[in-house]
Amino acid sequence: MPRPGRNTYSDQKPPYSYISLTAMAIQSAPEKMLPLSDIYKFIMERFPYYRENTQRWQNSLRHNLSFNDCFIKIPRRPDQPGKGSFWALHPSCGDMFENGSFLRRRKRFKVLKSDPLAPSKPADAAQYLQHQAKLRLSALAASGAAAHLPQVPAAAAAYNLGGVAQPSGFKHPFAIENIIAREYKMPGGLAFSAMQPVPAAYPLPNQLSTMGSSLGAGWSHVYGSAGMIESATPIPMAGGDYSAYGVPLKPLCHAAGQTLPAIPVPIKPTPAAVPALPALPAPLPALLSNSPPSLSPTSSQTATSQSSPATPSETLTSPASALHSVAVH
DNA sequence: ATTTGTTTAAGTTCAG
DNA sequence: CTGAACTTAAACAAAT
Repeated sequence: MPRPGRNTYSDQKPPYSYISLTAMAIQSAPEKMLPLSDIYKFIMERFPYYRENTQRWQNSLRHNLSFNDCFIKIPRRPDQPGKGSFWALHPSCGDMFENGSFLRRRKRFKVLKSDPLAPSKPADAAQYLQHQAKLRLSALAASGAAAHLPQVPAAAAAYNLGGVAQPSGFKHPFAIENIIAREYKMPGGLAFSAMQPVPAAYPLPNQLSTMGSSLGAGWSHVYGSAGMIESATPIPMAGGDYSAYGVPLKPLCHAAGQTLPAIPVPIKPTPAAVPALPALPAPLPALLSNSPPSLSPTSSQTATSQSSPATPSETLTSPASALHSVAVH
């Protein structure tokens, strides 16, 4: 057990597409965005399968990031070291896996680029996300676990999505919590099994629930503190297995990853109640309805602590700029 | 030189 | 069966 050796753990391919894997990674981050290398890390830490053939799947993953509109690229600030941009989920990509399968979406999410004024510029997206992150942090602080909050640029959400603004408490359907939770609840007896063509050898998350709490023996394709056990497991990858990356393995997603609820909670109150383009009027009410368990109080915001000198210039305007997005067919 | 990002193209798998 | 979603490969530009 201590030494996984090689290929000790199931090397079966996890029942997730690259899109869902990437979405999970992104959602696990406090800021809801990650650089490419951290997406890699997230996946490798949790899915042993992806600790091999890295060249292959990472190329595929990169292709997916570029190719799919559900991923948006957010530029780094000049004062931020590091390579590449951050990747985030398009705010209105909705639940792309409503059908229950994380292998295949019903439809591909596509953004209709209509007018050249389209606010789909990365900068706007960045502001949008930062704004959201700020809200979440603020909410957290207000809830008591106050510490020091990074001064997120006060830029208001410029990423106007025609009413698709999400309350800070909102969790994307891709949040690993949600993914797990969904499998957990599943209406009626219709459980996870109903959707998985996966070989029986695949212990699935919902089975894990019945197993009590002991991971390790359960989810064979997942490795490490995937998030459902909040035991202080700093991810047992001490060995320099991943040194190929030369990345110091700073607990970046660590913070969000291990703070997931021990018991998955239903996130979405009502399924089918979250269309991609709801056009809800004022989504600000229930902020802490289900306060995200992420952002563990103990772990400071180590992640991208870029706190740039608040640029006071912003206006909540950005009116007619409606970003059309739709599931293309 | 390596990493990151974009794009094309062909092959595979699944849902309708 | 067909089309769409997905995977994989590969060439290449850009950034670090």
